[in-house]
Amino acid sequence: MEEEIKKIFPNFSKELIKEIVANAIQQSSTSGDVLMRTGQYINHTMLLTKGQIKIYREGENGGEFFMYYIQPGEACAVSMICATKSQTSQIMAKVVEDAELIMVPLALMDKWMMEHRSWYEFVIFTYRTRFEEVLEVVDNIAFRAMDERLEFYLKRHAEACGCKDLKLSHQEIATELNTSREVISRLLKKMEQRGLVSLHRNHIALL
Amino acid sequence: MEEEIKKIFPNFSKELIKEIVANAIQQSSTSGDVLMRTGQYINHTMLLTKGQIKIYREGENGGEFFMYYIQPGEACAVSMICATKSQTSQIMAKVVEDAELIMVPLALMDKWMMEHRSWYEFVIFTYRTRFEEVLEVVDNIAFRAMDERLEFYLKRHAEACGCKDLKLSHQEIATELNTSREVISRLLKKMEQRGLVSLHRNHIALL
DNA sequence: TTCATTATGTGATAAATGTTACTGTGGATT
DNA sequence: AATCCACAGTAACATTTATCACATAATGAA
Repeated sequence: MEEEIKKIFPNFSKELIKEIVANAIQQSSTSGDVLMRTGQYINHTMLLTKGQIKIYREGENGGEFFMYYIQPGEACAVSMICATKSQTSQIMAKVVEDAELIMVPLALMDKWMMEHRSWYEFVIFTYRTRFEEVLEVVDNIAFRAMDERLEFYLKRHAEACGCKDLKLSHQEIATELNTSREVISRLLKKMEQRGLVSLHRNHIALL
Repeated sequence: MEEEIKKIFPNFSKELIKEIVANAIQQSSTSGDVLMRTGQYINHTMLLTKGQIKIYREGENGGEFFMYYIQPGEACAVSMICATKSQTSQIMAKVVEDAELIMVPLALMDKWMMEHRSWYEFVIFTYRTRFEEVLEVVDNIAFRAMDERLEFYLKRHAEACGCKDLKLSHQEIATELNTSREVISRLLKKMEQRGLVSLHRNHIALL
């Protein structure tokens, strides 16, 4: 475990890694697992070492609005922010690729801030990048129409998987952009006509 | 100055307040001043002691999407987040009521995190509440139609001024919600018919 | 007052998005 | 092969929002 952490979180100090090994819990989750629900109490900060997690904001009528990915080497900013005061989660986290997690009890999360410079910097960095990411989300929905938002959505998913073949159904995309399948079908068709993508069953290839 | 800070930031420790008095710069700004522009470098964290500031996300075509208010006793989360790495601002801050500010050089902002528990808690609290506020903004634009968003907008402005009489033109509201004046005029008319508001020139009264 | 300016109201129309309803297709199961 | 089912395509229509065009009203300046 120690070697793994060192590799995935290269900025963590030796002492911090020792503390993590001694105090944190490792957890495996399989694709589809929901790690955190809106309204649920948070008592751990989650660090991701393997797999992928998607973060959603839930609407009242069952909407699941996609906000951002968490990749190995990253942490869930919301779990950190809430952890400080043992707040309830404002978001929903779903595993989309079998994941390995390090769960840090919230009391330590706070304690380490004072004791480990590398932890402090990691937490602040996480806050900052997530805040900026959410601001970009605001941008998209505030200023852009659905066609542009769809393109942005596809681009982000391509970045996350590091490939140009996305295993997504139209319905999935529609749910995560809070619109309807028909709208997505139409817009994808237009993108295909513009030569940006090729469409297949459960699969969209970026060109 | 010392007494004022103690009153407005009651959780700050004595030592912290001393440090602030010794190191921070006070600044007055009048209504209409833009304190921070998108893309501008940040080298101070801003604490507000008097007045009101509105925070906007700017669109490419001159949109000014309203996100949240900063009240006395609060700080600009973005200025804190960026300050850590001397990043450029992702937002625009405009004074809407003559303001008194305490400007903390970014080097101290970071140093105090380790030295003053009350500063640390204030910063973390600021992060958390702003993050939650922005998530609520996402909610609104992702899940709600313009009529609901307008009601929410008016409610927040009533809370900010602590009264039910809002000095806003339809055009102003339209700009801050990134829509057109006509849409706002029509929706306000409907609200008036439902008995929720009464409309006047440059002035909307909530009922 | 008269004029100019800005704010507001409103109809007509266009465009984007949401909804309903139906068709077809590919793949899995039997 | 026959059946089932999730996924995708698309037409028709409703609704919401955006845009254009103008009318009217309130306010301050000359």
